[in-house]
Amino acid sequence: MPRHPFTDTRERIEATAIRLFVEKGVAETTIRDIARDVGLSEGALYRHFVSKEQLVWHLFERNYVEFAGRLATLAAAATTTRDKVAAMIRGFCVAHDENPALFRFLLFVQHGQLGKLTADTPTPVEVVRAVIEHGITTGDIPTQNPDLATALVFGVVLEPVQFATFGRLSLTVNEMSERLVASAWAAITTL
Amino acid sequence: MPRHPFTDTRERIEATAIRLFVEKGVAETTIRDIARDVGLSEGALYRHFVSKEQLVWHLFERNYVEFAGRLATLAAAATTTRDKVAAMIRGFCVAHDENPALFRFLLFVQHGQLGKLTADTPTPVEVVRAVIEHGITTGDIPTQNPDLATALVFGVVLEPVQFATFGRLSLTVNEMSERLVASAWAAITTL
Amino acid sequence: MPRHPFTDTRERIEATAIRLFVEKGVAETTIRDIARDVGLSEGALYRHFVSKEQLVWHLFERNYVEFAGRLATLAAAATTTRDKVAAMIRGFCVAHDENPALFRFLLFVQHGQLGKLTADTPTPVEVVRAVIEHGITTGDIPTQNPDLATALVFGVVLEPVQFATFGRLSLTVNEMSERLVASAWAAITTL
Amino acid sequence: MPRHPFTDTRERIEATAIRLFVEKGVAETTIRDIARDVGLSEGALYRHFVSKEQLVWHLFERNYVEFAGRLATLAAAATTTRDKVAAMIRGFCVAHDENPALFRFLLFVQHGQLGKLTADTPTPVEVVRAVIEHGITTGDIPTQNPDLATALVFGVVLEPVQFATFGRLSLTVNEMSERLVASAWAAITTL
DNA sequence: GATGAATGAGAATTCATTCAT
DNA sequence: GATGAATGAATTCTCATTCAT
Repeated sequence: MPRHPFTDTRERIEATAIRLFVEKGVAETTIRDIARDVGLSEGALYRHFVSKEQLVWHLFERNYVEFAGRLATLAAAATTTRDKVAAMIRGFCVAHDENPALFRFLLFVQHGQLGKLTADTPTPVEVVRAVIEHGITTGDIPTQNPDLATALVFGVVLEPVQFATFGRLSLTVNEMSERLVASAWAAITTL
Repeated sequence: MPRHPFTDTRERIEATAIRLFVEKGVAETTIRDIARDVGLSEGALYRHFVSKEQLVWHLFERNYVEFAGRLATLAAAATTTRDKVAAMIRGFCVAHDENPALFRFLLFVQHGQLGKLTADTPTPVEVVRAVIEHGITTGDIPTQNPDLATALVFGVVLEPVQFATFGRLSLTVNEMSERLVASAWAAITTL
Repeated sequence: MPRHPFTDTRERIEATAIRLFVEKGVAETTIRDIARDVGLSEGALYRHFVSKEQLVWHLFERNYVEFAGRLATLAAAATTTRDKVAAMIRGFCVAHDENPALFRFLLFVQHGQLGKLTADTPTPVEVVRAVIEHGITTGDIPTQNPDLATALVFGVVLEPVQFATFGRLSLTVNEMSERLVASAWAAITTL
Repeated sequence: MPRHPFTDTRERIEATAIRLFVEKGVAETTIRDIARDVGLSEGALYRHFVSKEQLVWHLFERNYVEFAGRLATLAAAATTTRDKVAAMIRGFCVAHDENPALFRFLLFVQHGQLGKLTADTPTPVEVVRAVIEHGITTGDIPTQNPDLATALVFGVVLEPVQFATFGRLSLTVNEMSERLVASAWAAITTL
C-alpha cells in the first residue's frame, strides 16, 4: 500500500532529488536526504534506481535531451533567424517558470554530466548554435565565431536565472522574456 | 610577497586547492588529493588551515573582495558610464587570463560561499551594479531594473568563460574583450 | 514423484538454488538471483522456504542423508571389503555424473552445514569409515587409523572432481571410476 | 603510538584476516570482524589495503606463489621422481603444520581467487604436475593422464587436512607425512 | 613544521525478509 | 500461491580531522 496512492513513487523520488540537488548540490545531497523527504527508507530507493550516480545521470540526460527537442521544435516553427532565436529564448523562459528546480538542475548543477553525453546527443547548446550558424550563413547575423554568439545568448538568458536564484531578481523569468530577446539579439548583432 | 620569506608552502597549497576545486569540484576534492599534489602529508595541511571549510572560505573571501576592489578601481578611473563598464569588462578578461583557475573558482565554483558574505562586503556584483545604477540615474543607460542589467553584463562576460571551460572557445578571453564590451553595452541599452 | 502433482515449483527452486550455490557460492547467491532464474518473485520463494538458511540446510540434509543411504546399500550388496569400497567409489562417480551440481554442493559447498548434523545422522563419511573399519578388523586392510584411510578414499575420489570444476579434467568422472578404485585401494593398503 | 609497538600492523591484519577467513569463510568475515580482532578501527584497515577484495587477493596471490616456489625448490633438490614427489608432499605437511590457517586459506578457501591468476603464474598444481609429467616421460610413473595423477596426489594430501579441520584427525599432519608419501605414490602408480 | 597511522562519523549500497493486495 | 514495493539492519568504504613522534 503506497503511502500516497495517487502519486507514483518514482516520480516523487525524481522531483525530490532534483529539488535537493538544486538546493544543496549533488554531492551534498545524500540518499538519506532524498529518502527522508520522499518518505521512504534508503533501501527502497534502490528499487527504483541502481545508484545515486545513475539517478543523477538519468535525470540529467532524459530532461536535457527533451529540452533540446523542445527548443528545436520551437526554432523550426519560426521563419526568420530573429524569430527562431526569439522563440528559443521564450522557450527557455517558459521552461524555467514551469519547473525552476529542473531548469536549474539542467543548466547549472550538471556536475560533470555533460562530459558523459555522446557527441551525437542533441543538446540545447547544439540547437541554438545551429540556428546561429545558419543565421550567419544567410546574413541575418553578422559574420562571427558562432560559438561565441551562442555563449552570448546563453549568458543573457541564464545569468538572470542565476541572479534570481540568489534573490536578486524576481523568480518569474517569463515576464522578462521579450527584454531578454531584445538584449540577446543586440548582443549577437553588435560586434 | 610571501608571508614567510622561506616558505611558499601556504601559497602552493592554495594554488593547488583552487586548481583541484575547479577541476573536480569542492566536495569532490579531498584533503588527500590536495596533500598529494602539493607533496605534503595530510596532517601537515592542518598546520596551514584549520579545516577544509575554512580553506575554501578563506580562498573565496580574500580573492573575491580583492577582485571587487580591482573592479572598483578600474571603474573609478574611467569617466563615462560606458567607459566604466568597458573598463570593468576588460578587468574581468584580464583577471581571467591571469589566473583562469582562480577566476573560475570565484565566479563558478563558490556558490555555497556567497551566502556567508556579510551584507556590507564589497563584491564584484555590487561594483558593477553601482556603476549601472548610476548610469541609469545620469541617463547614460535607459531606465530599467538595475539588477537585470547587472545580470546581463555578467552573463555576457561569464558564459564565454564557461564555454571555454568546456572546450568550445579559446581559453584566452582577453582577445575578445572589445567584443564583449560592445555586446554587453548593446544588451543593457536595448530594451 | 513431485509432492504436488501440478507444481514442480519447489523442485525448480531447489535445482536452481543448488546450481547457483555451486556456481557462485552460498553467501554470494542472493534470493533475488534464485527468484530471477526460477522466474518467480522474491516474495514467492518464501511460500516454499521459511528462510535462505533453511533452504540451504534442507537441500543439504535431505540429499546428504539420501546419498549416504545409497552408499550403504551399495556397500551392503558387495561381499569383500575391496568390493564394498569399489562399489562405493563407483557410487560416488555415478552420483557425480547424474547431477554434478548437487554432488559438488554436497561435498564441497556445504561445509557450514556439517556442524549442524546430529551425531547419529548417517553420512557418507560414516558409511565409508564403517566399511574400512570392518575391513581392518577382518584383515582385508592393514591395521591403521581408519579415519586416515577414510580421508584417503575421499581424497582420491573428490580431488579429481575439484580438478574437473576448474577445467583440468573431463567432467565425466564415471569413465575413470575403475582407475579411482584401484588408486584408492592402493592408497589405503600401502603403509 | 601503536598499541603493540613491536608488531607490524599490516602483519597483524594479515594474520587475523587469514584466521577469520578460514574460521568463518571470506564472505562471512566482515571488515568489522577483522578490525575488532586486530584492535583497530574499521577505517584504519583501509590505510593498509584498498579494499576487502584486494586484501583477499593479496593474501592469496603472494602466499600461493611463494608456496609454489618452496615446492619447486624441494622438487629440484631431489633426484628421482619418487623422491621429488616425496619431497613435495613433505613440503605440504611442513607448510600445514607451520601455519595451518594459512595452509587452509590457500588450499581450501580460495573463493574464486584461482581464476584471477594469470596463466603463467607458477602454482603448486603446476609444480606437482610438471614433476609428474616428467616422471611419465622417464617411465618412473606409468603412462596416464598427468592431470588425474596430479589430482590424486593433491587428494591424498589435502583430504586428511580437511578431516583434521573437522576434528576427525590429529592436527599434526607432518607425523603422517611418510604414510601420505607411500599412499600417494601407490595411487599414481597403480592403474 | 612535518609525518603518517589512527579515528569516527557518516555515506552508498546490499539483501533477507515482510506484507498488503 | 504470487507479486513487488518496502523495510531495516548490516556491510563496505570514505574522508575530515587528530595526535604521538
